[in-house]
Amino acid sequence: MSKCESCIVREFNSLKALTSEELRRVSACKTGKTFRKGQIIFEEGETLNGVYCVKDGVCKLTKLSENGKDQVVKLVVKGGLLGKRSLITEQKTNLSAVALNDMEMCFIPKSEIMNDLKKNPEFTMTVLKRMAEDLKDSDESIVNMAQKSVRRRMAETLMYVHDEFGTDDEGYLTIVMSREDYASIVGTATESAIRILSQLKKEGVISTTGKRIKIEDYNSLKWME
Amino acid sequence: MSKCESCIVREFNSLKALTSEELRRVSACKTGKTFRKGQIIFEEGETLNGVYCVKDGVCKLTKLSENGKDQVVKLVVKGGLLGKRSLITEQKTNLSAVALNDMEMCFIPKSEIMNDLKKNPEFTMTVLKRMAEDLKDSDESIVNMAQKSVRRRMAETLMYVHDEFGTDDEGYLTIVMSREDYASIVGTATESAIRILSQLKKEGVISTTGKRIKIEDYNSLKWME
DNA sequence: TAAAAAATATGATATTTATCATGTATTTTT
DNA sequence: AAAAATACATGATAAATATCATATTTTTTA
Repeated sequence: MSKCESCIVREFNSLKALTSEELRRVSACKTGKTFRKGQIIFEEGETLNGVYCVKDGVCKLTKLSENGKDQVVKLVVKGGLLGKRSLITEQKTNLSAVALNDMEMCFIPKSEIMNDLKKNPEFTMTVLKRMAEDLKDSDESIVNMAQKSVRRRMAETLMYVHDEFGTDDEGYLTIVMSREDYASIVGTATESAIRILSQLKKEGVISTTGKRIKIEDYNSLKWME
Repeated sequence: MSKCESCIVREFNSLKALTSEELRRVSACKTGKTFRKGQIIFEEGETLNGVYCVKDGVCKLTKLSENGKDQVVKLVVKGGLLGKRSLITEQKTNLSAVALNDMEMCFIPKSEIMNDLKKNPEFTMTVLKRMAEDLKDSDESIVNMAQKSVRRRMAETLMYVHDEFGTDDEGYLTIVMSREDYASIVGTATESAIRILSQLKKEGVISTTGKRIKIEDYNSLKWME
């Protein structure tokens, strides 16, 4: 397994604020884990005893609603850190994490990272900044959910997936998700999500091949009401 | 103006992690500010050069949606700290703050508090923990907005206001808000909010005197679908 | 590769919520 | 206290979205 010191992934997250000495220690105690598409990384209510650093692949963070439906709260790709919040509050995790495709991750035990958190103010500050950003994003999501139409939310989701995670060489969105996943990001019934994507296809805004989606007219999405 | 060292309000927020030496310094540079009901404390997009500590009164944190409507993201009472996020990220604030009744606050300049944030790890950790809690609350809000009916959200809002901010000696909710405010917490049209509250009144779940609301049957709210 | 399972598609309909209109009550101002 | 402004209330209707039913397509499994 590669060493943290020479791993570029850490540049994308808070671990970049660790000293090379600290990195060596983290590297020594981390364990590599792989997850297959659809596999559960952890579930709401579990006690996490460390954080996951995503080296490759994508996962969704979901929360179960009282109506029995999952709501996707966030998508996490390479560089993302999972389990920060429960590490800090020392509470059980409030979200579930499920792999959307095959994933490679590193697991860093709580004890090690907590030590760094207590002794390296720069690291703490970086984590704090990231958390503040997450909070801003969440606040934005609340407004979107409360004030925008399902169609508009779907448009924004497509743009988000496009901007954040990019496209393959054929122009299809890199992240491939089921319509059910889209529904649970947008916060709507699966049928409604399917219907809207079908409409967008008819309108020529997107095209699809199986589950794969290609954005044909980004501007239409942008101005969609 | 009273001194921070002898102010009990700080026990409710992250400032409790400051040393008495730090508290003295904060106390020396803070300024008292009062706001009248309806007054704007700060607006989305403003640059804040410090944080507000709420000594008395209540305010709402709102975000303007593209459709022109405000969405209430959070209510803040005695002990709350406003402006943490933009202090940490050094960005303009993403929310507006408006007083719901007359308020008394202390304003602590950025320079002072940033100093503490950098030098007192316990303080940083406390801020981090609070931010993690806020994030958890926000994630919960996203799910609520996405998956629950307007009626259910109204019920939860009433219970939240009851549990978090209490009732007066007659049993009315301490925080008095307009129906428009309720609508913008629940994320619905003002008429819909009014309609639902009227229904709840007819059903005997709540009673009202002017804008004041009294919860008559908490259990009905709890089990409301 | 055939069969089974899962995911997607779409019509019909019901339900929820928003919007518009208009009237009444309450609060604020003069 | 009267006038004006604001907030609340409610009916009628339109629009958005969910639900149920049932094909069809795609993917997975045997």
